[in-house]
Amino acid sequence: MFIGEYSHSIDDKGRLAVPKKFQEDLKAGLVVTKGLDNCLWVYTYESWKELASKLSKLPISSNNNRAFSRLMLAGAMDVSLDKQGRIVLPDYLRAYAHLGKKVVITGLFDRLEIWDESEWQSYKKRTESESNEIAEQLADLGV
Amino acid sequence: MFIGEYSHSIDDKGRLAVPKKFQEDLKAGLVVTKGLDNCLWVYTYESWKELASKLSKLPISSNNNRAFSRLMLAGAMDVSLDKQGRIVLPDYLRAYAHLGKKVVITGLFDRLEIWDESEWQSYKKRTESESNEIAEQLADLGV
DNA sequence: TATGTATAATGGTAAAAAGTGGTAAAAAAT
DNA sequence: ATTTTTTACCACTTTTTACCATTATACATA
Repeated sequence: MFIGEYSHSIDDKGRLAVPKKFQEDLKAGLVVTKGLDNCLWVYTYESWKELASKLSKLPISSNNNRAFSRLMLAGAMDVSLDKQGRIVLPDYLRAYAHLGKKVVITGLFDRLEIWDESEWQSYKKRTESESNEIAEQLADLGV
Repeated sequence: MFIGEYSHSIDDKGRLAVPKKFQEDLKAGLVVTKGLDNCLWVYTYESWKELASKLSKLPISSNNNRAFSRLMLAGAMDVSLDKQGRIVLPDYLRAYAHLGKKVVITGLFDRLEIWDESEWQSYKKRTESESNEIAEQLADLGV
């Protein structure tokens, strides 16, 4: 289970250290892809296969389905941890998420997200102010 | 079962001693999350996992679901007691709850809350004076 | 109220994690 | 086949975190 928020930085060679707590679950391989809200999504190789299979079963007739599938599937890249627990992100993914040097890695149960630090801060500010309303919706779900 | 109200302090290294009475139930691991009313909520690792698993199953396609998951999952942090029964709170959680040096830890049956001391005092003053009205409303719930 | 005991707070030190840079091997381009 | 570029590895520095020992405080009991 991935949870929490970690501030790390991308060095001059494009390397990003994965938080130590997450490395164990990712060392069998991981997939990075374009996520929603201008961040990157990171899945274990295993959970990626599940997700991709779901996407591939969506009716191909819908514009939305095709667009979303292309975003997630074509945008994906499989990477692996080096011996120091780091990954290298391809340029097109860094560009997609506007990643500068400082990034935030977040854990969302079965995936990670990689955010440019300033984008994460502003997203967080926006949603925290709405947290009470959001929480009420959750109450309806019985959580 | 967690019960009572304790005043503790966060030292210069960001450490917070957990009340001795609570340590036994928490030594298998605990999760600190952003609570409502500007305090932090603390659950045992096990009980948190159930909640988190529900959240992770919400459709990722909805803006609200993503926002909520990020608040609750990325906003959480799994920590463990050190050999002296203390925890270290990450900066983003201390900032969220405006925690200064003096904090109050309260037990609420299945969770703890961590409050900045002065916020706790003013919250308490406010709600104690309104307690009768609040109780009236609860009556409707069969309490 | 005094005294012993358990719990909290403090601070120095060692270990681990993250960040940095050089170099060799592999891949790609000419 | 040779050069250039990219990638992975290794060694090192800095920063953060965990551990241990000690001191202070609160609490309970006599």
